[in-house]
Amino acid sequence: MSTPQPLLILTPDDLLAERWQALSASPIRAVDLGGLATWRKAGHRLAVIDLGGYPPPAPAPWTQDAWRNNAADLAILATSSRPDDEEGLAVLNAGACGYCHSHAPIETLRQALDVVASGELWVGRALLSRLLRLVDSRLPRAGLTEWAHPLTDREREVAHHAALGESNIAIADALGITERTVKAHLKAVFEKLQVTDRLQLALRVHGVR
Amino acid sequence: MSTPQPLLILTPDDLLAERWQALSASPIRAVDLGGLATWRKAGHRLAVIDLGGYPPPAPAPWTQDAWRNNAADLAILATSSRPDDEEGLAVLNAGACGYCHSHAPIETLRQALDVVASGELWVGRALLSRLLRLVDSRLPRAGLTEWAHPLTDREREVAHHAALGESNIAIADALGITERTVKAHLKAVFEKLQVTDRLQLALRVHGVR
DNA sequence: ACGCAACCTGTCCTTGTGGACAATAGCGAC
DNA sequence: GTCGCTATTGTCCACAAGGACAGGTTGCGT
Repeated sequence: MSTPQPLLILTPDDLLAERWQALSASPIRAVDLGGLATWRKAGHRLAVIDLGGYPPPAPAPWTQDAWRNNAADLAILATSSRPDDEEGLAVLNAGACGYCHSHAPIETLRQALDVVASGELWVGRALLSRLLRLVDSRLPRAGLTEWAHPLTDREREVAHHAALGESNIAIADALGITERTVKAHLKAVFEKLQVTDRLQLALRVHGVR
Repeated sequence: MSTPQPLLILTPDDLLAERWQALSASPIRAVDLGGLATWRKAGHRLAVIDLGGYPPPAPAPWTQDAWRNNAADLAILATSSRPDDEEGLAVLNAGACGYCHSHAPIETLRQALDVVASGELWVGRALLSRLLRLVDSRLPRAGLTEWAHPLTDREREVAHHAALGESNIAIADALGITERTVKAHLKAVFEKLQVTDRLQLALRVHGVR
């Protein structure tokens, strides 16, 4: 079975394009990034893009305006004929929803497409395990829980709840204390973490920026 | 269609087990990690494990011998009723092939199972985007913008500013409009994204939970 | 015994936020 | 030309949040 959604196939490589026809019941072919805009305006959102088909001197596709302006609304599966971890990170950070080998088995591609079509991200085993290793070794837990260090146990609990968007009353009920007490703890948390409100706290806790 | 492969369902939660029956044509239920060894010895390799069903005082499942001795040969999809980035990293590093919400839609679970069954890894959008951020901290705002879909251009701008913790006045100044207008846009954003306030918006935008 | 830190609670007050009513103007589609 | 969407701005109001004063009780180390 192939994806029922219309699919934009973007590659200058005719052989690749032919192979990928099988991925969707209604595939459309384009050869340059300009096709992205019209695809989005037509109300579609699924696209598979071959990154490896362009000569090296050309700027990386994901840095071009045509990509940046449309990646937000599209579910893009980027592929490369010579996958590279750095490239993978770059395209994913640029808004792609998946990254895999251009000549991966058609079944694998289909699965990857299903995943990105459903709104999730698809990252190959190699890149993903490298990500895990990087996070596990280079920051063995530093960046993730660094915020909790200066806090007391209770403050940590309150901060965690607040960072998930719960109201003071909700937190109070959850912890079996008064709203006033929650406020007291939060005041201490804001002070210690040098933030002004619960939204900044949430950003800090969840490692944004 | 459900996975043709036999599936080991490992949870003390009866309701969960019943829900998960639909994931495989031949599911087998077990309630503790001891089931992993016999499952592997029987030549099977697919298992879904609920991490959240055990009381907190118990040692984490992935630290127990039954897990460590069998994870290498099995394709394990770990689930939690309260997913947590720390926990996710821990189980993936312990050899699990996937991590997602215990009560995720059955289609999502099925997809995750398909992916791990095929030898790949499955990591949810929230955790994965955070991994990407951690590894490549220099990304300014890229990526993961599925949330922007139903929004107009202006709403997107306002939402983006709000998700970074800016006040309505600050957003108004930044965009050269009135605070009232910012409110109007935000009202539409909240409506379209089905959130109640700017903190929930921030969590959505930054891929938390 | 004393200090101190963690934890808990109380009352005011100011401000930001979000919702409930509005209205006006532009611009593309039918 | 009308319909609908977008962008813009207005006022009024209820409420949560956070700061500014308070206070209180534990328990632990010196």
